[in-house]
Amino acid sequence: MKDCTVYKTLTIIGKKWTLLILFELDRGSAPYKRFNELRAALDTITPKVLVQRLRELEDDGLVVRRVDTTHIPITSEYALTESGTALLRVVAAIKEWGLAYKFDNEACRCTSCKMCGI
Amino acid sequence: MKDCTVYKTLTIIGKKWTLLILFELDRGSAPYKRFNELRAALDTITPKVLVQRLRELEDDGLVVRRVDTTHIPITSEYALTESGTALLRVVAAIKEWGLAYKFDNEACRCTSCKMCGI
DNA sequence: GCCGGCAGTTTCCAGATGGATACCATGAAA
DNA sequence: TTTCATGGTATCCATCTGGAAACTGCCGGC
Repeated sequence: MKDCTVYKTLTIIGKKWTLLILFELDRGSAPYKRFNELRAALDTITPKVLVQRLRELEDDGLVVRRVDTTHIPITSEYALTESGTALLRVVAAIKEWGLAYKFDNEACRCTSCKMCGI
Repeated sequence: MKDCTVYKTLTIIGKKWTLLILFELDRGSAPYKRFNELRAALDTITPKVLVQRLRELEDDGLVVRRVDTTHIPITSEYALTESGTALLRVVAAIKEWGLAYKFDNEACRCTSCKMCGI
């Protein structure tokens, strides 16, 4: 079962904060976001969990990290890959199911919801 | 965040055994499956977890339970609702993403994989 | 020489989760 | 009367997760 595509995918997106991080990276026009930028946007996330998720997403090819050493202080920047962008489109299908069959939550129909606004 | 459609949906399908139970209910032609039938098919699941998941799925409207009191011993039977069937179609989108971008696992392309064979 | 910002790291802790195992009530069959 | 099958319960326990809070190294500015 641990070799299963669906199982592995759910293991990725099912973890707390993962989708919120992906949405945050998708937001706005600038593709790259800095570590503390994400940290501030996600408000109550702890740096431990943020760095944990970012490393996992990097390992899974959903996010790329680049380090800017030309300016001081050195900054880390993160962006979605094509794979990560594609996953957000899949999440839209999940949302559609939820709205159609279960949670008729108006707050989630608009784009202001951090999690559903895709 | 706990009111979020995507979050709630992932909370449902992200739990261990949930999707396997849904797939098992979808398998074959008979819509209703008995408790011990599911238990045997899922092999290593414990009755505690199986009943836990079934109650959750019932509460979420993905599964219906009917009790047959006309025969002895009394049997409980479970079946997918329309909502549950629709969710399995969403899982297919997750699988497609996994196969396209990440896990090119041949075992998951065929229908023999319990988790991916939908 | 101290302070502050960046990007983390480290340690410890509490709660949730699932697994193992044993147990239970019912009623028919042997 | 014991045994069996069904559909669960009840208890205990190890593990896994994420949160809290403090700390680190680097360097530039004041």
